[in-house]
Amino acid sequence: MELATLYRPDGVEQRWQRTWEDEGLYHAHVDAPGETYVIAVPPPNVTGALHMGHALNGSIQDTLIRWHRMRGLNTLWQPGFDHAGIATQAVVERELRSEGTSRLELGREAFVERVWAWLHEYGGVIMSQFRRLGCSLDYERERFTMDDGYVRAVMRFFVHLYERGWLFRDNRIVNWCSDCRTSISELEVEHLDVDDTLTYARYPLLNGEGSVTIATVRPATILADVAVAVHPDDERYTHLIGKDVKVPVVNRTVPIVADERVDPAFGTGALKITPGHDPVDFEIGRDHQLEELTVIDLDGRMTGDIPPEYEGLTEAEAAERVVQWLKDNDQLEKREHYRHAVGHCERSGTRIQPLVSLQWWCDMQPMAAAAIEAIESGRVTFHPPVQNRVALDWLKSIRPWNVSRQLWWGHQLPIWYCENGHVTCAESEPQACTECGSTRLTRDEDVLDTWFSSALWPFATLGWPDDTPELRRYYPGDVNSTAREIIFLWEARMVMAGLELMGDIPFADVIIHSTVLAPDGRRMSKSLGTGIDPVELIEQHGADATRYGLLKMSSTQDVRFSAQQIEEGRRLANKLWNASRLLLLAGAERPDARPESEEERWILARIDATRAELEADLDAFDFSHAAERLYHLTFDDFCDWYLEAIKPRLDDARTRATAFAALERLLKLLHPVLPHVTEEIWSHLPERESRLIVAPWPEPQPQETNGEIERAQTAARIYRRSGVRIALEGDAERIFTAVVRPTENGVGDIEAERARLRKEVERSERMLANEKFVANAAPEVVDAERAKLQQYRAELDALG
RNA sequence: GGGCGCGUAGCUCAGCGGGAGAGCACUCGCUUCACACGCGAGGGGUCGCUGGUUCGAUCCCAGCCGCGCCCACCA
Repeated sequence: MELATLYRPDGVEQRWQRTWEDEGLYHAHVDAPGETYVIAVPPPNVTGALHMGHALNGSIQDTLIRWHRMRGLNTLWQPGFDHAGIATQAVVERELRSEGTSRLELGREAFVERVWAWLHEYGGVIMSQFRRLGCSLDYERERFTMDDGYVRAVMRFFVHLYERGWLFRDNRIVNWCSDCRTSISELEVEHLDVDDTLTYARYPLLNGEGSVTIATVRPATILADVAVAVHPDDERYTHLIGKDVKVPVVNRTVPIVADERVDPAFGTGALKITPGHDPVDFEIGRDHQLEELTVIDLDGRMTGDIPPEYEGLTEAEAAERVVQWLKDNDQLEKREHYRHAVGHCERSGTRIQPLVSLQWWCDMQPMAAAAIEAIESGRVTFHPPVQNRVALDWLKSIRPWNVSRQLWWGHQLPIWYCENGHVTCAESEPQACTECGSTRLTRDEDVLDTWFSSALWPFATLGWPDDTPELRRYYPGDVNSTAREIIFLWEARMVMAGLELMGDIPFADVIIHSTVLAPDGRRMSKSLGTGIDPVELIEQHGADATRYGLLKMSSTQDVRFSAQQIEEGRRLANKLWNASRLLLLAGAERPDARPESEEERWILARIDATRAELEADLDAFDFSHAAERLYHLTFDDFCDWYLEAIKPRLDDARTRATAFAALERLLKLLHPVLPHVTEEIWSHLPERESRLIVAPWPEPQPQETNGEIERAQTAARIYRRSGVRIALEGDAERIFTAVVRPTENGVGDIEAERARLRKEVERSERMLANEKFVANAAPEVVDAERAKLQQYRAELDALG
């Protein structure tokens, strides 16, 4: 038998990945019997490549999927892509720019065609990277949020919401990104601290009795001021409420109004009101019926009803000019440094321009109420549990969602306008306006927020809105696993959409996994140069080692990447490989779990105990402890103790038969985490009935009830710690001897062990002599302490 | 500004009310016929600081010091 002493995953892994897929073992059969187990993969951006988050999440999901598949469940892991509106459009636009053209030059239709062409050539590489990680996704079922069926689902959802009366069109303040040239939702805005200058400007009272000073960080917006607001209880200003002031530069006469949203403690306590360019001002403006003037256009240039010398300036240039004007006219009180948080587009990093714009919005409150109920009742549970509250807090303060985007790549709104200003909403192009019958209809130019379609992922991928066998069989699913930043963008919205359209939750459990940070604790990012490519890890150490390492690192909080954990996985795979070599080189034997010797009973019991613990870990989504458990089972129990014990008797066929039975079970337990090396070893075992990937998960074994194994284990622990043997008899003694192989001269330092035990006895006696302890501590704690004391005394006696 | 979380061995992290743990790194010894990606032995920690609750605190509470994240309309 040619088995190299060093396990080399490269080549082996790819071979099994092809085999599993070619043999259809990843495929979920909708007609097959059994309970179902379903996970829909978070659809990666179609233009994206595998990063550490994907790799961790892929490892988590595949571990669960493989485990349940082995348990015999009808298991579906649904793959697919997200069209990622803004990101994808940006990639193609960049390419057009480098060719000296633009999407505007191409026109909408040609541009969209161009995106498709780009995707066919370069898109979707990440799915082959998932394959390389060993992810057993049902690749035949790959879906895309832009394929025909999915588009129908999106249209149906939109029309449904429209008919519910939850969609409306309105001029409101939006977060405008002048780089992406679209509005974005508040979830796509990140607040960054920025060094700014606070400008204090005097607005003269119309009656000539002095002035009011306001403070602003955006002097250019003075040109769009329509009022000055003060707090109604602010005694410095109450006498001025209702009076008029003159706005600098534009010389507009505007009123002083009272509003409780003004903070008297900030600046001068007087706030200039610019409804066209500030969210708070917008609300105040609406309540006071103020005009909404716009002086900055979609490109960030000055526009509108402004002095001609400002036309076309950038905001910064205009600000400079305004400040100069204030200085020249003695209305500049002071300027001071000011650091504060400012919204930026998380995609482009551009400072957000708040501006009033006509957009489609969705009132989320009705759907949020249903989602809140689902989470509060425990029908949907987040892990770790602290995330339940995070999700609930957001849902309970939910605001209307700006769903329209000023892009071309995406799902165009199913909204048509007639020349009379009527709106028709329909899944496909209507013949005529539903209100006036006009046939001169124009479709809304905008597309939907990418996350609008993502919300449908758990059921649109199964064929909704059609009534398909898949939809009936695989909805609702079981688990969804994702990163923290996706909780609001995606998880909450899937729950809302599932309840609204399917009448049921999309999954019962949501795993929020760690963010893997760079080794120095910073975020992994391309621009910082802190990113680590998981594909390189796979090439270097193997997919198994990478999966193991990532799971071992994972936690309920953020973790720093450490290569040590990956190397630990590699060592585990190598150890397992060599342990298997030992048995295979001794002679393959048909596995037979009829233990004759004590060490055989012992290892089978150990494996079964680990099986139970491992199941508990996986049920609790505790992948780190699951990995650790597998490591110790393999290294300590199977290799160091069991194999060393039976090594001298490997020429005996019965010994080997039981060893292969133990190895078989060990491989099964390891397979969900280390699928490749286990399947490779499995293929060398005699008389395989199936691939390991679909082999049945080990059944619980009958419990050893007489405690011999446990007693032997305790003795072994003491022996290994101190080199001291405690007295045993019968089977316990035989198991101990077989497993530990105590050496004749390895008696250890008996005096030291005695001293240690005496100290323990003293400590224990002191505790039990303490009346308050015996009176106040829980009875079982006191009993346990008494048992310990007895144990220590027995051990001490055993030493003579 | 509000909320959440974290500071445990040199490193990455478990443990979270009754004897300080793992892996790596380090030291020493092993070219033992599965594996030197190995085997055996060992050193190393006032569990961030200060108080409090408790018979007992790494674990609970408060404050402080450091670090991180999320939310947020003080211009």
